[in-house]
Amino acid sequence: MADFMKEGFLNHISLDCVIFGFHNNQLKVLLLQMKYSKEWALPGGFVKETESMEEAAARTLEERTGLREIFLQQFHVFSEPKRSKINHAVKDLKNSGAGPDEKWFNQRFISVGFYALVDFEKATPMHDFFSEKCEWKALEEIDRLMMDHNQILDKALETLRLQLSYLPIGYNLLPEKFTMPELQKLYETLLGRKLDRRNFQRKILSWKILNKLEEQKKGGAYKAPFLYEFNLENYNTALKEGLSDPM
Amino acid sequence: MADFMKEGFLNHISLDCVIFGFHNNQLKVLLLQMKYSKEWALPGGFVKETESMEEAAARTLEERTGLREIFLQQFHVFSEPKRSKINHAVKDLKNSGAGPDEKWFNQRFISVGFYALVDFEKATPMHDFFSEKCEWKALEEIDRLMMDHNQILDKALETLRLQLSYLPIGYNLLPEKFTMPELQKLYETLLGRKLDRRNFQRKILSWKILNKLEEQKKGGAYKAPFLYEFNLENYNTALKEGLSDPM
DNA sequence: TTTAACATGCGTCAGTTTGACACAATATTA
DNA sequence: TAATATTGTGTCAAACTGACGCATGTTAAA
Repeated sequence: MADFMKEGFLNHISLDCVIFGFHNNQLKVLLLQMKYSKEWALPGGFVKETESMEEAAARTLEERTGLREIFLQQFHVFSEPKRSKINHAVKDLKNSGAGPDEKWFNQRFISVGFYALVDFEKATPMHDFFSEKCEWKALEEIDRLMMDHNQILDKALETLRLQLSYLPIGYNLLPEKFTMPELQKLYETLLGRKLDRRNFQRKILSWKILNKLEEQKKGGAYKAPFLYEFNLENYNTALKEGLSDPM
Repeated sequence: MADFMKEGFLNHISLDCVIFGFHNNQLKVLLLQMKYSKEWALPGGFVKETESMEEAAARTLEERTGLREIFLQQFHVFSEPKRSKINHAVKDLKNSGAGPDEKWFNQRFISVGFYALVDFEKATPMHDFFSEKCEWKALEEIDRLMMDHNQILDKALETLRLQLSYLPIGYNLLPEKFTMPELQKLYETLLGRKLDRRNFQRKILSWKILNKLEEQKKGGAYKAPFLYEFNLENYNTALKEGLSDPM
């Protein structure tokens, strides 16, 4: 019998979702607090035999937020053997009494990272069986996460920033109607630096993914900014074909 | 006992490597021909419990080519449930007598795709236990591959093309010393379109990843082009930090 | 040996994009 | 009503891009 078929050779697959939301000009991430270890963790899950990873991730996202049809993308596989050694999630699983199968817990876990961009207002955080809380956390207030989830979060952000240059971003993150300053704040938050207001507007508009609406946003202070909505047709085209050609 | 812990819930992980080489102005891929089904397939493998996926991929690459320390990157997870249903690899495994464990073969396989760029001249193709041939195939002559390996190859190319715009490419693909036309042919092949000779040179040189050497390449026809080598220091910096800023 | 053919090295130029900034318009607050 | 803060729109020079010209070096044909 070949090595890789032995019982001890089993590698279990899980997935972790980095669910981004945007609120009060802050980028937030949906986190769970584990029942027993009290550690904070990214929402995760397992794949059913009849599902693709993408379907499993979408299911996980829906179970934690109630949201469907969201931009959700795999970005990296995390497979360091050590990542599941000091596995507090395993402790939580054990303590939960969900399954006392010692053998199963001793397996090694390889996790596929997904990230999603959702509308903060529309999401309804719901914790799962292993956790007792589900909350939005601003990036700055996130400290130590369970296992290698800090790394996973970092990699998600890094990927998102890269994609920012060739994919349209914002459709699921912002409300239906939004202002140019709001969109700019989103980009600034994601990139981690200030952008020139006028150059930003010129660039975004050149992508033709926005529809300009009537003047509104009268509630705010000072001059009322115009409202925009995404032009879904062009937006989706840009998602498929990218915003600019390489080289 | 939770669903995902049941025996039937096992998802097995494998990896597939898309190993690119460049020869005679053609992009080539290293393929294996299976012993029993005679189908052509990407080199693949399994992960040991003590390895990361990256280490397993590097091991697979070395076993098929003899090469180490090569640019090797994961690019996508392939997890459609159907992908392992009509699994000729499984037939091959069965027929090989490697392990008649029916249960194991009935598992579902999720595969992590890696791609590598290697020097055609330095690689020594070696087939594995399940295959009888290991050969370089030009992209054009690749027809039907095993399972979803056509998809995997397509996705690898797509990823490579995207990376072309923000990562330096060529170090492991070309010999130590090469000419500007050779580098351009590589880019043209990867992008699938012609580039202007003079503009290409201007762009590449602006990246500062090349060292210009003495005039040589006297063997060829017509005017002798200059030889270049990669400036490894700048090359590696560019690999980490990218060639241009997003937005 | 001469000449035509061909690929390379190096340069030009106009159109476009980018980054930095000015100024008027509009809404709130004092 | 004036001061203040924020948005809408425009300008301009520098940098970048795409398209192309011409001289040079090497081979192959005349």
